[in-house]
Amino acid sequence: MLKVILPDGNSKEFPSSAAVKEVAAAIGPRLAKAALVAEVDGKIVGLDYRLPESGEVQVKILTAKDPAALGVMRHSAAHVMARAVMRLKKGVQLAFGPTVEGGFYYDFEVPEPLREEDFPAIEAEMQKIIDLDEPFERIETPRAKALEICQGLAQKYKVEHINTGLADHASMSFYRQGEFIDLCRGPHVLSPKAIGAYKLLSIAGAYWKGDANNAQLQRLYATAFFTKEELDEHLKKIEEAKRRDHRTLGKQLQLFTISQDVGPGLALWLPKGAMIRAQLEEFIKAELTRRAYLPVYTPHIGRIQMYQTSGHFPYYMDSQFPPFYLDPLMQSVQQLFYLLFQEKLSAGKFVGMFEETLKRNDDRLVPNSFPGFGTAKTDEDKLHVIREWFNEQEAYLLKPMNCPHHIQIYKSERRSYRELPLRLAEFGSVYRFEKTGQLNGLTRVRGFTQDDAHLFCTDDQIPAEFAGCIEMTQFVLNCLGLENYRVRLGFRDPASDKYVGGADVWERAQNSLEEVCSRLKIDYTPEPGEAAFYGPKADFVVTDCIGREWQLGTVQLDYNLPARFKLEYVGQDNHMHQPVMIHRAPLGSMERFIGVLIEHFAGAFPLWLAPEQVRVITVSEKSEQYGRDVEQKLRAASLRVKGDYRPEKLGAKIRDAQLELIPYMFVVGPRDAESATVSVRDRIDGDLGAMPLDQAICRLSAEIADRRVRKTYSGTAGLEGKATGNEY
RNA sequence: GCUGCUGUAGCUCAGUCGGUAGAGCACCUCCUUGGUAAGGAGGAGGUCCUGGGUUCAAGUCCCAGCAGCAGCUCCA
Repeated sequence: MLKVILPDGNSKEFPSSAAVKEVAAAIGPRLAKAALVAEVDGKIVGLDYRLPESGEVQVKILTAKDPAALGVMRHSAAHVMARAVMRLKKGVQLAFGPTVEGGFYYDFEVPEPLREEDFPAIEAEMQKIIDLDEPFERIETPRAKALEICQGLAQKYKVEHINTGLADHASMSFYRQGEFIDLCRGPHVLSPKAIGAYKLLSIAGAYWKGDANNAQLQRLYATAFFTKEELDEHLKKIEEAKRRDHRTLGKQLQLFTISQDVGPGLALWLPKGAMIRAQLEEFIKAELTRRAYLPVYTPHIGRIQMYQTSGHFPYYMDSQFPPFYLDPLMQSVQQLFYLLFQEKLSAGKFVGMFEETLKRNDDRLVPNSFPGFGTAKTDEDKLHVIREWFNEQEAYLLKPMNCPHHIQIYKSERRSYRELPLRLAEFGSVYRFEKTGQLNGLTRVRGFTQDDAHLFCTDDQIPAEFAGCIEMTQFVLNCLGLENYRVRLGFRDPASDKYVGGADVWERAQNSLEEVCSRLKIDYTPEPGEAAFYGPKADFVVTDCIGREWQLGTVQLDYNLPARFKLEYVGQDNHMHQPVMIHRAPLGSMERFIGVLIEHFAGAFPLWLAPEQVRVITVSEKSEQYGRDVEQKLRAASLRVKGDYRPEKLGAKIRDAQLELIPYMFVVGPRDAESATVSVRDRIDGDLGAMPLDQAICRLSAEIADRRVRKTYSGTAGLEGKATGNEY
């Protein structure tokens, strides 16, 4: 006999090895009907799962109301989709087909690539399979048998997975449905009828096991829900995200543009977008002053040797704009080094080609005798000599980071402990050669400006300074209505060799970070392997108002660059000490941050950020003069204002302003001219009625001074339709 | 960088079987002078992404490149 404990604390007796569905049936016929999967001692299992022979076991029957059941059903839907594809296409190799947030996918290798035109046929085939109502049947097999089955099915990825990923599994399971059988841990729903509504979403490439060196597969994304209504709601959410797309809104609202003539990934700020950015920068600058940061300015390029020292150049060789050498000859030599770096040249071949290159350009050279070789005999020795010589050549790099420049400012004089912490701040523009496939609107660009600062402090000051940076980031995010965030603590992966600096130093840095975060009661998750190469970091991951996560601000602790650049200060003891550096950027980059803000606000910026704050709208041309007077007074009160004096009807002008997401409209007609009033129309609340102009100005000024973030207007910028309500 | 898709007016898009380029919005001019989400008429606007090829003829078919989109991989 077996004792089953139910979630309400009651228990029931069952015969040995009873199936979970018998438990559901015993509780009640309605539950038995609604049951999809179960949780047995905290583990999600299918309804055909056999309970133990005896003892006590916790069982919870899950229905469509439980999120875990949705995941299981989606995974079953993935099997149905794979089965449908195999029925329609020949020679399909199955890879993995897991559930993901919002749906599921299945990776295939198909001789003839799948296209979106195939979606209707696949969906129709899925429906046929669902209508067949064949159960998902679990088959447990020992490893040898499993291998045999997959080999029999000629499923090479499954075979590989059994031999590698499942190498330590003595037995494994398959799920069979009709003619379709797939290696799968499960569980599944019993009947495909549970798949109420589904839709194929997109098709994309994906590497086998996520490794770019492996074969590229086709990934079919889809989603499924228990009901059609839930699916429709989900599709509406996807539409909503599309509507907020900062690339679309940026174009419609004339915030930024990217010109092919300037180059991919190089954003141009249009006047309206530049205004938003300027306001944000003013805001940050005021905070910097309040927090005793010192503004500095540094150039956009720097000597390559500096980035050799910092480690950025060698470490990020592939994602930088190539360095420029003053001597054109060096471009060729640099190419050789690049090939060497990629291990496409041996040392000997490199030395030979190097001499050839020099000979062609320098008649002082006699064949095979680079004057610098001196006593160097072996290729390795010669390579070393060439490398040293090459590294001394004058070359510049577009700066990929601001820190080396700020370090030079630190080093411009002898520092005393009395000067620390020294906080150097700059809106620093940096350039990184992101690969074409990574570029995306403002959120991934090749040139961007960080709201950067570097804090140089003593060991003792770390906790306070680090906490100060965290606090400032929180303050800034909260001011912008981005109150929903978590912190990701990026730690070093002890198994990897990509990091610089010793284990003890890392240990110390990571501990300080974690201590401060727990002291500030921050919601953080440590993530090994996510550190920068020079130190651990705290990244702010912000959730926007429709639930998407964005990585924005960052605070990073760094013991390594101070060592590499031999930074020092005179301590109280009159001895030299090494400072610690903190890199931090509360917004991250202006480009990315504003891109995210556009999506968060759906283009409807709070008054203090709005590029145009007020539009003066005349009822007819008769009131143009009064309208111009009002416009002047608003401008005198430092409001950003534009007058609309077109010979259009009032409704049309309001509609235009509304679609441009202007926060306030001041409607003026003969009545207003007579009484020195304006009729205020709010973007969100509509007509507020007439009020004296001075009063209207006060109202707006107060909203600006508070940097008030009001509920986002859910209107559609440039799209048809009237606003239906407010959000979040 | 890889896989797939896309590229036509300022914007959003249509363009059939290969036969001299189309709509709506925006823009300009005129009429209308009005009180809270589209008044009317007319006009102007094109390197059909670029370069090759096939063809009597290419926006349309083929090849290459560039750019964008989705995803993968990467992200100091």
